[in-house]
Amino acid sequence: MARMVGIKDVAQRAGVSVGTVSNVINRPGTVAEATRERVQAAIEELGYVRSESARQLRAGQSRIIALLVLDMANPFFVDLATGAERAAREAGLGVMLCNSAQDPEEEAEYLGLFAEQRVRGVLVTPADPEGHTLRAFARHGIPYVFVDRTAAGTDACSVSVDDVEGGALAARHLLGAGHRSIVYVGGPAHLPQIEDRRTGALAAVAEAGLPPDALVRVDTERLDVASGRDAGARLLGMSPRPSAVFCANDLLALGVLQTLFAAGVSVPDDIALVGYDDIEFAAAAAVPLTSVRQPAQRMGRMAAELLIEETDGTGQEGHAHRHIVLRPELVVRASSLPPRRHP
Amino acid sequence: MARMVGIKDVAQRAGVSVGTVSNVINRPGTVAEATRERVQAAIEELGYVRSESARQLRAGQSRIIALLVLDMANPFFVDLATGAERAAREAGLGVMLCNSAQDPEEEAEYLGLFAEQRVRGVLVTPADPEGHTLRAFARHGIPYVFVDRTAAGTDACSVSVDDVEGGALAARHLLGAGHRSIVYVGGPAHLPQIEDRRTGALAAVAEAGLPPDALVRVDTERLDVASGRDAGARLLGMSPRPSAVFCANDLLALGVLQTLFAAGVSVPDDIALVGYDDIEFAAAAAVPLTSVRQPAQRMGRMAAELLIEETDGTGQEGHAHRHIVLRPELVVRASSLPPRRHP
DNA sequence: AAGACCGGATGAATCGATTCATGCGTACGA
DNA sequence: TCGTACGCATGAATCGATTCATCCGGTCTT
Repeated sequence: MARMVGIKDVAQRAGVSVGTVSNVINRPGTVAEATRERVQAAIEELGYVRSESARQLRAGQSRIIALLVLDMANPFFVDLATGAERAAREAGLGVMLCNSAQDPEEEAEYLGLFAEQRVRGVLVTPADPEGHTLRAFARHGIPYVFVDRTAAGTDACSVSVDDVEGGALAARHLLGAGHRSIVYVGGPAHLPQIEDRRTGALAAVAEAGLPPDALVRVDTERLDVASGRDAGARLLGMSPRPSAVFCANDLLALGVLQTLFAAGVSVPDDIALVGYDDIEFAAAAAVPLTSVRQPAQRMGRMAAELLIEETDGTGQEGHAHRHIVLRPELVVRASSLPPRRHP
Repeated sequence: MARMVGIKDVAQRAGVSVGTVSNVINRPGTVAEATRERVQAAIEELGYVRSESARQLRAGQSRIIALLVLDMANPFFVDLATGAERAAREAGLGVMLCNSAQDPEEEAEYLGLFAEQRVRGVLVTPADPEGHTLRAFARHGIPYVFVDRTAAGTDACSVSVDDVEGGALAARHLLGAGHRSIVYVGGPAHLPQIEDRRTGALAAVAEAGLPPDALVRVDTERLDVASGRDAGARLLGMSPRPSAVFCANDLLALGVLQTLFAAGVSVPDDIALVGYDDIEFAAAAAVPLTSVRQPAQRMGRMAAELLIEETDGTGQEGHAHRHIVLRPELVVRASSLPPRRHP
């Protein structure tokens, strides 16, 4: 690999000083036309690309923001990332996308990496239930924003969706269709998202005048399709067999659906099924899935915008942390059509 | 944000020179026990994190490799990324994951970013059919490896899956089940993956003693579920209605499946359907999808390993470019069970 | 006793881009 | 004509970590 051409090479080639080359790049207005063109030509000819690390070293911070999500295999987070990336792009920032896979250790490792990189800021869906890693990270002075997780009381902004409300929407829908008992499939329980959705469902159950145990809990290890299949098998073993199932997540719901289908149990005729997130595959399932839609892309975008606002440095500490809570929306599809409509 | 603590602060605190601090971090063996502990203590107390940009500036290259994929919303590429990331992690390297969304302009933009970052190397699934952007990128001297795309004749390594073979597997399967004509759904046509799969299917058709026009082509704009739905609608309008459909991609197949289902067309009884990639959602579809499995994770891993081998710098240009071609594998599921088994 | 050697620590030079005080030349107003 | 202002270019200082030639004090060799 030939030695990288630097700003000095360009300067020499164009017969100017390095300062002038820098000006051509960063403040073209301050350079005389002729000089500017000469320098531009030199840049082209040499194929000069400025070194981001040098630039960064001087500036003290980088031009990228980090996004640390719980599960990249979940299209919900991919959507979220897309929104964040767009907003960042508009602000001239890059996004470093990372996957903690719900592992606090991975999370800590990535946060360390971000600190070394002196990233402009971090968007994070925390995996560590205790919040140790983030608290340790905070001392570096790098701002961060919680995504898909409220952070009231924390020294940070947050953008989340009202999971309690979402859980209530799903449960109300099922109860409204005549079901007297609902199974809630989700886990691990230490994730607030999972707990909140359950809380919402519980509230809906109470509203309907039913006892709390009308909401039966089936815990899962993870939030993926495989866990869903596993949960589906457990559902089949229950007696009496449930008539309504609410999954904390569409991946789980798809897994459940698959198991039920394989066992010849009809959805929605035998069991009504509701998921959460409304990922694209929910609609594409052959029994299209009723789901609670979260504005994932918007959430990503807003989180990035909050972070950018916090870090743009124009105002001196004129930043007050905000906690934005978006509203979920129920999308009804075939998987939960009321049993009484059975042909 | 308090001023970042640097190596100098640590040195002062520990009462040693900066060189010694650096040695503690990078070559602990060369530092006396007592000194080392003193320095470590200072590091802890001050919360020192070394600046990657300074390190990088000195080193001339960074410790991250970039991965530029065609579509992050496609689980296939997420799998691929997972494999690459693991391999990189083992080598102490980070991965910067980016999505060109099949847009040559985005691709060019990202490659520019990578050059500025002085990335260690790039794994790329090219979007630009002409290859201009990559050729322009090559002059920076940053090594790159093609993934999911063979690069024979190029000055780079590549890891790919034999798409011709994959196409043939799918088509042979359908022909073997008695179908005399197959619709191939895919696009855009300038993607070699798409063309190769078609070529393979064509070969299988020829093997079966059928004329080339036994393979009917339905072009799509993109490779996502929405395009699949669109293609499904077109399939329904064809007469005679096809009995076998081979999609260039599982996302397309899921879209097709959805449309057929909504129209009351049974899969596989009325139409047999085969996808490609064997993403997790293929198995999870309520009519589990027959698909051609690609070892996505392994491909990502091997590509990263090739890149690391090329860049580890131990051997002086002892590197010969290699082109690895993996074999696809047909996974038969319900969506293509032979029509004669119709109950 | 002189020299060789060694573990250990030092600190100046270096990487490449940015920035800013400074210099030079020209034009304009007083 | 002098002073000032302005446009434009300069180049040295700076960011923080790494590296390497060098030094120091002590031990071993001959």
